[in-house]
Amino acid sequence: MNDLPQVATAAPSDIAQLMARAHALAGMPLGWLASHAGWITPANLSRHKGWSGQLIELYLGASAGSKPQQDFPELGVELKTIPVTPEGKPLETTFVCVTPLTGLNGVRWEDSNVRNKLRQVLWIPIDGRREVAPADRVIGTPFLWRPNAVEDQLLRQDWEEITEMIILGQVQAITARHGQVLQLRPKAANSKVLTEAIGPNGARIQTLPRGYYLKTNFTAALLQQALQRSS
DNA sequence: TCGTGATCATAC
DNA sequence: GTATGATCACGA
Repeated sequence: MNDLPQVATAAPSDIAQLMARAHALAGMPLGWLASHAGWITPANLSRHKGWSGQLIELYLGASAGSKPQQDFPELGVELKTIPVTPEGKPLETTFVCVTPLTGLNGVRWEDSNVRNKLRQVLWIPIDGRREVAPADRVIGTPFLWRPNAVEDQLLRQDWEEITEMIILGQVQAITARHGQVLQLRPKAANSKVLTEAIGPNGARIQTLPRGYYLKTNFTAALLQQALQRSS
């Protein structure tokens, strides 16, 4: 029923084509896709953390590179691979975006980077068990997600709470335990990297860059919903 | 065992 | 340093 996957030569023209490409990847091991594309599969991902995501981009026709927008801007779709167990439970949190730590006064949830990134996400589950070699990790069933009212409200609450703390100069007091479904954590090459933020006394300070991540309890619920819809 | 804080590769 | 793509790894 599915054609064999092919490396994309152009961006998908519509969502149906994007989903067809994504469905063609289901059941395929990463090693097959890599060799079919002329890529080498690393023995482990410790020094190749973004490898799986980039391989999927290649097959779906996402414009690779470091552009600060969605993977498929014409379609309004963001691509996310997510490492899972065979039961469909996520093994990692999901990075959303880095947040500015200054200039947030007056920014509303509706205009936030987080909401814009998460308006429409194509999730590609991939077996992420560390005991399985990357070459043998099989791609799962993709699904397109748009936050429903409840999900949007959960995200909004967390974003507003965290943003308020940043504005009030409390960024250094924020830990990954804040938020129900969204968390703020370091996002940098290492712990020495600095960016501008607001300090406790309102003065500008230098601190570690932070990014938003979706907690695994939240993505686990999305994956379970998708499983039920497909069964 | 697991989640938080830290880290890795690469383009510009 | 900031952006993209994420997973690692150790302390609780």
